[in-house]
Amino acid sequence: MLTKVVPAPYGVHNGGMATKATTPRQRARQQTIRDIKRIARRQLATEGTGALSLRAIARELGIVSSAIYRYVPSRDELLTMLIVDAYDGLGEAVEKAEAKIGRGDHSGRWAAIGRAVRQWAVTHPEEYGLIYGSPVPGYKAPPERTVGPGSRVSLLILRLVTDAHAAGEIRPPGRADAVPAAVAERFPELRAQLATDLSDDLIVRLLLAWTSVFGLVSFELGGQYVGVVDDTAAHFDHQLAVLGRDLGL
Amino acid sequence: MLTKVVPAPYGVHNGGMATKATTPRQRARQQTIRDIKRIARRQLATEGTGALSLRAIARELGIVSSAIYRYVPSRDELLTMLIVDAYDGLGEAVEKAEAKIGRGDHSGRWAAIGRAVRQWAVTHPEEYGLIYGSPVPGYKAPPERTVGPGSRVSLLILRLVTDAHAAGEIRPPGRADAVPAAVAERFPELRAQLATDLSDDLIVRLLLAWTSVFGLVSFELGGQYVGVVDDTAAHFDHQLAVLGRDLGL
DNA sequence: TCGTTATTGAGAGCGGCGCTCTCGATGGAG
DNA sequence: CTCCATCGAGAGCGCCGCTCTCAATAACGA
Repeated sequence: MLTKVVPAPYGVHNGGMATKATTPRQRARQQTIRDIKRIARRQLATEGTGALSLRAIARELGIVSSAIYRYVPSRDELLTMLIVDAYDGLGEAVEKAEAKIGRGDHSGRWAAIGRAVRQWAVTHPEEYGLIYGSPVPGYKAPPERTVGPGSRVSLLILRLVTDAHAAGEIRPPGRADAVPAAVAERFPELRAQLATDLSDDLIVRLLLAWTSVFGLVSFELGGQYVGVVDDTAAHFDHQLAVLGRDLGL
Repeated sequence: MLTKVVPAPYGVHNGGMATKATTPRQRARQQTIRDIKRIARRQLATEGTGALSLRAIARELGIVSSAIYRYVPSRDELLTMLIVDAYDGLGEAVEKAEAKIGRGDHSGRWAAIGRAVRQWAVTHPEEYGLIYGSPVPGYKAPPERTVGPGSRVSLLILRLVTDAHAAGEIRPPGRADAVPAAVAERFPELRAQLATDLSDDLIVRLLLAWTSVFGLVSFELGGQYVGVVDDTAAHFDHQLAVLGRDLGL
C-alpha cells in the first residue's frame, strides 16, 4: 500500500534562523542540509557558478549521489535556497551596519549602507553574482521567495531618505526635475505601501543612487575598473560621497 | 607518419567583418561557424545561459556530435567567441547611434549613447548577460580578447566628455570635489594614453555616469524595477538626463 | 586528367552529470 | 518491544563535453 508518494518532507528554508528542531532526526536533518549548503557555497566560490554539482557535494559529504535527494529536491532548488540565503546575508549585514549609526546622521547612514553592500559583495562575490549577476541554469528565480529578502536593502535606503526629508536635511543640487508622468505612474501606490511622502524627484534620485551603488559594486567585481582604478575601496567611498551629495544628503 | 597533430585550424574570429575566404572550403567552413554561433545565440536566448550545449547545436545542424569539434575547439571557446561578438555588436550599435548626432550637441550625444546601450541590451538580453552578468561556466573571460572590444563604449563617452570640456560646455553642479590621491593614482597615465585633459573630478564623474548607465540597464534586465517602474524606457531616459546633468553636460 | 592529401563526418567510447527507482538496514515513536 | 518512517546504497536512464579512429570526399598540384 502506498502511504507516501512524496518521498520526504524537505527542510524549509528560514532565513538563517535556527530551526526549533523537536526530534533528533529533524535536528540531524537540518544539520545535513546546512552542510550541503555550506559545501555548495564553497564549490560556487572555488569552481565557479556553473560548476555546482550535487554529485560532488554528495561525494564530499561521504554519501552516495542518490542520497543527496533526501535533503534537496533538485539542483535548481538548492540554487534557489542559496539565492535566498544570499539575499538574507546581504540584508542582515547591511542592516547591522546601518543600525550602528545615529538616526540623525543621515549621510553617515548612507555611507554605512553603501560600504556594507560593497563589503559584503567583495567578501561573498559568488553569492553576489548569484543574486545580481545573470542567472545560472535556465533562469530560475521564483519571485515569491526572493522579493521579500531582496528588498531589505532598498527599504533601508528608503527609510533613510524619508528620515532626512522629514528632518528637512535633503537638498538635491540644482532645481528639482519635473518627472514625466509615465515614470511616476506607480509612485502614488508605492508611497502608500511604504509609508513615505517623498516627492517624485526624490524617489527618482533615490532609485538612481541605489542603482548606481550596485553598478559600482558590479563593475568592481566584474573587473571593469582594472587599469583605471587600483584602490577600488577608496574609489567606491568617493563615488558614494558624490552619489550622496547628488541625492541631496 | 604523423604529419598533423593539431586536428584542424579553427576559424579565427574577426569581429563580424566578412572573412575574405579564398578557397570554397574555407568559405563553407566560415559559413558553418557562423551557423553554429547563430544557433548558439538562439539557444542562449530561449534556454538560458547555462543550457548552451554543443551536442544540441550539432543535432540542430544535422551533424553528429563529434563533428562539431571540427569547427569549435570547445564549449568554453564558443562562449568566448559569443562574448567577443557581443562586445562588438554592442560597440557597433552604440557607435553608429552616436555618429548620427552633431559633434557639438554634447548632451544629444550622451543621450544617444545611453539609449543605444539600453536598446541593444533589451534587444539582446542574453548577450548582455554574457558580458555584464556573472560568468557562466567556471570563469572564462580571456582578457586579451575582451578588453579591446569591451572598451569601445567607454571610449566613446570619454571622447564626448573631452569634447564638451574643450568647448567649455561642462559644468558639474556644486563645486568640484577634491579627489583622493588613492583614487586618482592611475589617472595621469590614463590621460596620456587616451589623449584627454579632463580633471580628476571629471574623470571620476564620468566613471560614475558610465557605471550608473550600466547599473540602470542591469537592474531593468534583472527585473529589479518590477512593481516600482512600469515604463522602464521613460525611466531610463529620465535617469539618463539626470546623470547627464550631474555629469555637467 | 588523375592521383594525393587535407578536410570532413560518422561511430564508438570515456567519465561525469541530474535524477529515478528499488531494496535492505536502522533507529526513534508509539 | 515492535513497527514503520526514514535513510543510504546500488543500478540505471538519458544527457553532457570531449577523444580517437576510420572511411568518404573534395580540392589541389602534377
